[in-house]
Amino acid sequence: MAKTPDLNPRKSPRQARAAETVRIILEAAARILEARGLDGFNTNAVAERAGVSIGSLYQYFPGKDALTAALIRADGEVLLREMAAAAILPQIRAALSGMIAAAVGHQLRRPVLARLLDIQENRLPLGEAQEEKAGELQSLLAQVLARVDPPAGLPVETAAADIFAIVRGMIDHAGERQELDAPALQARVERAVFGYLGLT
Amino acid sequence: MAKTPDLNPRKSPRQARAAETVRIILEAAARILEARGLDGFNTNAVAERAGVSIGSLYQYFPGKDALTAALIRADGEVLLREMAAAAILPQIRAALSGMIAAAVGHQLRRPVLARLLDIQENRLPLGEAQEEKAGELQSLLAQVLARVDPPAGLPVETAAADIFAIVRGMIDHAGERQELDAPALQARVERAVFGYLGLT
Amino acid sequence: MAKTPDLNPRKSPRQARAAETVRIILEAAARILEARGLDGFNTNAVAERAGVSIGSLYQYFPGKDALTAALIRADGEVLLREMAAAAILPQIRAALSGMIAAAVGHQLRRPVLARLLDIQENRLPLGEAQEEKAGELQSLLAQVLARVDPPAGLPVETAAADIFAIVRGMIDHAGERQELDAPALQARVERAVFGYLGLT
Amino acid sequence: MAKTPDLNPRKSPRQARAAETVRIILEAAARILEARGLDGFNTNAVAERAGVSIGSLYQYFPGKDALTAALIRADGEVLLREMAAAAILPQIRAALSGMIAAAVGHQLRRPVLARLLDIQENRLPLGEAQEEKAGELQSLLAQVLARVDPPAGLPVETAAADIFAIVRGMIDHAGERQELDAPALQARVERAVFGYLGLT
DNA sequence: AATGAATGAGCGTTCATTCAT
DNA sequence: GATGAATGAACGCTCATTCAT
Repeated sequence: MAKTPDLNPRKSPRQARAAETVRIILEAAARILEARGLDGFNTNAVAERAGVSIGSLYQYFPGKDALTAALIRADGEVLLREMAAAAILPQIRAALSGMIAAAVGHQLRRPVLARLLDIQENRLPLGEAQEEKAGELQSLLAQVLARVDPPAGLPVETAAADIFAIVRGMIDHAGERQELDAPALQARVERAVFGYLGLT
Repeated sequence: MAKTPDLNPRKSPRQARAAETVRIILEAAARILEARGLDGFNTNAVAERAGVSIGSLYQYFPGKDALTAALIRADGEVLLREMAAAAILPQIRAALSGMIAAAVGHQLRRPVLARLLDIQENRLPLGEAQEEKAGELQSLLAQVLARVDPPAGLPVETAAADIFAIVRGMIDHAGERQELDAPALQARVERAVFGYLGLT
Repeated sequence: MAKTPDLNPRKSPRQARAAETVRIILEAAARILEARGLDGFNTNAVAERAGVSIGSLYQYFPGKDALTAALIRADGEVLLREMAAAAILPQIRAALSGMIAAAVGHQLRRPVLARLLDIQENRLPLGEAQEEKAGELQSLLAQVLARVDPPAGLPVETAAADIFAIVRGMIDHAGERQELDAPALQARVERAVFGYLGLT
Repeated sequence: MAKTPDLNPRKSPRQARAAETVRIILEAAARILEARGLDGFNTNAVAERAGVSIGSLYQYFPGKDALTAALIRADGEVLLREMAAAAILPQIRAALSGMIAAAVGHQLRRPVLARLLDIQENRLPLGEAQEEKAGELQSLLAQVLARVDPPAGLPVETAAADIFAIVRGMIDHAGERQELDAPALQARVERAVFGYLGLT
């Protein structure tokens, strides 16, 4: 039985200086992940890159995985906000397009990072808060799908899960190939999603 | 700059016994990956699981990554063979369905392993042989797509790449959720692929 | 050669509030030692337990060992006072019994703490003040022993040292076994001491 | 809840060279403990002193505490053997004297080490094997005590425990004071034990 | 060829201590 | 004085890899 690591931040910074340190550490962690991959992602490298002592890193994060978890959480929040903004559009196609655009834009902003965080998301026990966030995303999409006519002929949850899988698959693949043309990618993802849903 | 590791098997075993040893080591590596994930995947564990000394392992493989590379290559060959068999079917839909079935079946046989190897495939410089194999796969699919009427309106290479991404995304996601119902998954993947291609 | 640490309190607090803070810190240190043992005894934990910043702790104590030393000194003073009170009893047996009772009572009050401080006492260079206190204890006992008739046939200093060793050995052992019955322990220690002295 | 460390040796050396390495490591551990105390006792120091890489140390011992545990076990076996040899003497006083001599001799051979191991023995969860060994020691002594006439008026187990405590207390105290005169110490310990038992 | 003992660079983490605010 | 953010030396430990037997 692998002991589950503590993934929650260690203490909330009370002073402004401390909050700034936390931000610097997280940004350094992201950059290390992007530049050196999972293999080169270690706490000493992050601290050095952040221009901070290793001790400071451990003041705010109880371990290496907590760093990754914090990145994932922050990333998820951004995406969730952008998706939610799109989901409220009245027209169904516009809502779906907007959500896809959010996902595509999010991915193309930092493709390597996004892909690595996706991988880690499966490995880490991120706890209720993150599950809830994932649930909200699914639920946002499910609400939009419920309005589709004709209905997909599948449970909306299943459809939502599949669409996520499709979008993530295409997006990650684009990231791997260093594809940077957002509009073209967007068009093809829409084609796949609308095709899946039978929306001609 | 990290020096690129040697990923080729150390020697082609001439004797039957040696070939058998290689097979045993690879199977042990696969099982360790499945059971303990990337974190628990280390050469000592593989050797022990294979019932072979660590020294022997290094006689056949020049390093840890070479083990992973060998797994990826073997895996790819199986998939390529199965895809090729489906690709020659005369009917386009049957050919596509067959290829999807090959991919789905391949994934569901060892879902965890397949997913981990996918991840590693991006990290390792697998060399020409593997690139060629990937190329063959793409080309197999492209040939089938070229026969689609009406044509997709996209370069067949792009379409082929997208379809791979869609299938892999859905399949990996299913693996993550431990979905085991192959026919249901198959149906949904077909829906996505045919939808993407505009085949109603 | 390890540099000898400063074990003296940093400043004699002039204000009442400061003296109170010192007391709180020491009590926190004692509780941490009892609850978490030597391994869990660290300055940050003590400060937190005391409800004081780590910086404040270092205002009153120059280092970790100084904390331990202060505990040892305070403990020793209490014991010395109680022993001295017993030593002046006119009857020899009553005096010895009283001193044993003081030691037993002292130990059973906080058995874990007492044992850990004993161990630390050997490790730390506590300086003249503490040596003098130990000397006073020995001398108290020696004075009583000098009145024993028939004499033990041993130098009173040796006898005093042995009796301390016997009492501490039995008492620590009782602490280890979580023996809490003071009267029974007292009786057995008396038996050992009187037996050693040939007092039937 | 502190996780209980693994205290058992990691693998039994199959080759003669390995067995020798284990012995060298243990002797180095003992010397480091003696020379630098608990504070200076760390795995890197032990490995260096043993002239062995840190990796080799961890091939045979799963952690720092396992080293200490091995020392305690080996030490205990020696003592048990010597005590058992004395316990079979027909005359009671001779048996007791012999057992005391074994304890005194054992302690004076490596006084500092013996004392530190005593301390650690209380801290480590040494498992059944060691408990059994301690039980055998107690039982050896209890058997001898059962033959004492007049009986001590105490349960033999209690008497045995007390005698252990007395002997250990006196012996450790002698060690702390660097007392090296075995016969004199022996005589005083006998005086205490026989006095406790009422054997004039 | 096979074994497994040995190596050591490298990483995660702790905690006593300092010092700017 | 008091605070708590920051520091970094020091450890515990792993695991890919080598090499004597």
